[in-house]
Amino acid sequence: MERIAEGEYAVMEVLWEKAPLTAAEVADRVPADRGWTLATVKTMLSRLLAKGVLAHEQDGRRYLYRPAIRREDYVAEESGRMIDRMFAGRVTPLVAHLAARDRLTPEDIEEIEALLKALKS
Amino acid sequence: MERIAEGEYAVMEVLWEKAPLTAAEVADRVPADRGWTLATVKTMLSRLLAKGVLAHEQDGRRYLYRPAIRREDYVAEESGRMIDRMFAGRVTPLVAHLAARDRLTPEDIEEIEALLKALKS
DNA sequence: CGCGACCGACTACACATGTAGTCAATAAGG
DNA sequence: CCTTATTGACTACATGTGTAGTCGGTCGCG
Repeated sequence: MERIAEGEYAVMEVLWEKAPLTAAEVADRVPADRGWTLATVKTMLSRLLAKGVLAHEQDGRRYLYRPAIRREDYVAEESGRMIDRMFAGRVTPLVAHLAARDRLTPEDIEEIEALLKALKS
Repeated sequence: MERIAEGEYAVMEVLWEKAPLTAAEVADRVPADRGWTLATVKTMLSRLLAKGVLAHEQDGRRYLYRPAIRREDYVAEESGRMIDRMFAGRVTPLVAHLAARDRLTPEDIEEIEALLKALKS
């Protein structure tokens, strides 16, 4: 699967949230703090089309864009890549790391324990 | 902290493993499948120096390079960034995702449960 | 039917990154 | 001492990315 750059990812998020959308609609929904003009969003859309991670259908004179890959699949690939790189492909060190870094609240711990218990049954 | 590109990261790994090292020594230790020449490694080293994530000390006519940031800190930042982006900053969905994607073996589950139990006490 | 708003295509440009070559200086070895 | 191997500095260049402008065509409104 093609890599999706950080900025492009913001556009994908919009379309994973709701699709199909026109370019203008996507621009409206991109987080305001990006400060992008419509032109910038259009560039992103073309590039994502070229990468094959977006699809488009003609709607009169415009395009309607929609994701061509599932968010779930992309996230799987990307998070897997990070785990391979930084945690040698092992998940436990990642969890240990998160715990040590206080990214795990007591509630998280409860939730994860429940999740794991469910997994075992 | 400055971002470290994918290729540059490979150089950092070498120096986190052992430091200080000369450029030639780093080149020797970079995973062979990168297929990098010494020149390429030197470019990486300069860029990492410029980014401030490496430090160097003079050793005669050469430099000895060593990390200026801790691997732990970098990994914390990078993994945090990913969790923020893809899992809205929540850890539980990440673990759920890993579970659903079969990245969790039964042994992982055992280990993580033990880890969490230890955390609670 | 004519004009203005809007659309995608194309162009632009700076900076990052992967990948490597050149070169002047110098240390080391004979 | 003189040659040679080595070193960091600098240069090079293609591709990716962030950010945006221009332009020819066309749809809708009056």
